[in-house]
Amino acid sequence: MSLEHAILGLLNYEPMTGYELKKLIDLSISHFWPAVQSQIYKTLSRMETDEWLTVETIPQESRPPRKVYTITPKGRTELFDWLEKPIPPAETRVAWLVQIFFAGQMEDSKIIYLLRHLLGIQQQRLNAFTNIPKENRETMQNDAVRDRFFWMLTVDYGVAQTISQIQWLEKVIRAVENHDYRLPTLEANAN
Amino acid sequence: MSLEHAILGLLNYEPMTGYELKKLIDLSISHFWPAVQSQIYKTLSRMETDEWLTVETIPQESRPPRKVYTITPKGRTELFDWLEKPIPPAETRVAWLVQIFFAGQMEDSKIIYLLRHLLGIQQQRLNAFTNIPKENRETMQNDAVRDRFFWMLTVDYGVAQTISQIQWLEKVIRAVENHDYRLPTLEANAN
DNA sequence: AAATTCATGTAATAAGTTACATGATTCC
DNA sequence: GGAATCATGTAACTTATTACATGAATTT
Repeated sequence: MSLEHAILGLLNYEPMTGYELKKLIDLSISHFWPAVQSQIYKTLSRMETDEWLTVETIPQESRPPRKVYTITPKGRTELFDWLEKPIPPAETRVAWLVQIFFAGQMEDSKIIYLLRHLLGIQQQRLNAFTNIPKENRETMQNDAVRDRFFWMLTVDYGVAQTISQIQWLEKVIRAVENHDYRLPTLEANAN
Repeated sequence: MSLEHAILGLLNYEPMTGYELKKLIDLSISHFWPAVQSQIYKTLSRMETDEWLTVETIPQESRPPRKVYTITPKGRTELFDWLEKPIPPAETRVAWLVQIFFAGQMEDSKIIYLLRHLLGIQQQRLNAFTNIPKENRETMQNDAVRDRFFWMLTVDYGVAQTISQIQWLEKVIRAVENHDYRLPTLEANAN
């Protein structure tokens, strides 16, 4: 699992509640590791049991108490052990590639409809990425240049992958529109 | 879910057993939708309950009976409904990007070690992709040009994404080696 | 002699999603 | 008046993984 390590990493900046973690994850890590609220709360209580975190419960009037989680030395050890250990990149599941795989049985017009839809989504994604640097500059106050560099790298990666996808989709749409069913060659990709 | 639809698609070529499906998936769809054996068997029995498939059990001497699954008209309807409907691309979970996100807290040498490791894996992947066309020409006997075009497109996509990742990793390794922590600009990606 | 192929399945566990539940306060 | 914010949690369900189990026949 990686959500626990994402949480450890964030709590290593400063102690936080589950609610605050959720907001922070949505702005940053969610781009490559999304997490829903219920999952965060469940994971936090497991991590507390494992003694990676301690909790301080701060009562409030007319609201549930804030449960502020702090990383323990044990948690910090776990975090750095994990950070330094190479991970085999997980297999990605791409459902729309399953559609493409069987597209031979579909009409051209329907395939193009699917591809254009995907292209639109990727273009939107690319657009959304351009707004991230601003958001983060506002929300993440830590001024360490090095930290920020690596945060922005993850955005840069998303941008690079998205651009590559857009170019691929444009190429394929052109091919299908021209009824050009020659097999793509591997060489053609190395531009 | 998409494994069911992958199975429907394959059984729409010809009836098969779970064992044969597993082998075929490993050679083709597993690149973007991996499936372990137990998951395939479980899914098949659910699909039979849903009447997307029928089974014919063929006894064998000294071996478990072959259970040959055939797609039903209901299953075929489900397949084509699904194939034509745009799917919101699933969020991908990339654990190593979580590592990069927190890499600001690591030594350069350890970061470079991680990045080189990833680069090696992607280069191997790229290499493995070049062998797929041969494999498939042997195992998939269906000679429809159109079918093959779309099968190969999914490989082409993998190649394109992998090349893009390799280039990104090379760029980042260079930057970290030179202690060049200037923020990447979005514009630089549009080569 | 050992590994692989054929061929099925079950059980336990993990990780994540969706939906539900509560309820005051503050912003538009 | 309605939506968003703050703040916690539980329950049911889905999907997938890991590990176990059996056992003959064939290939290396």
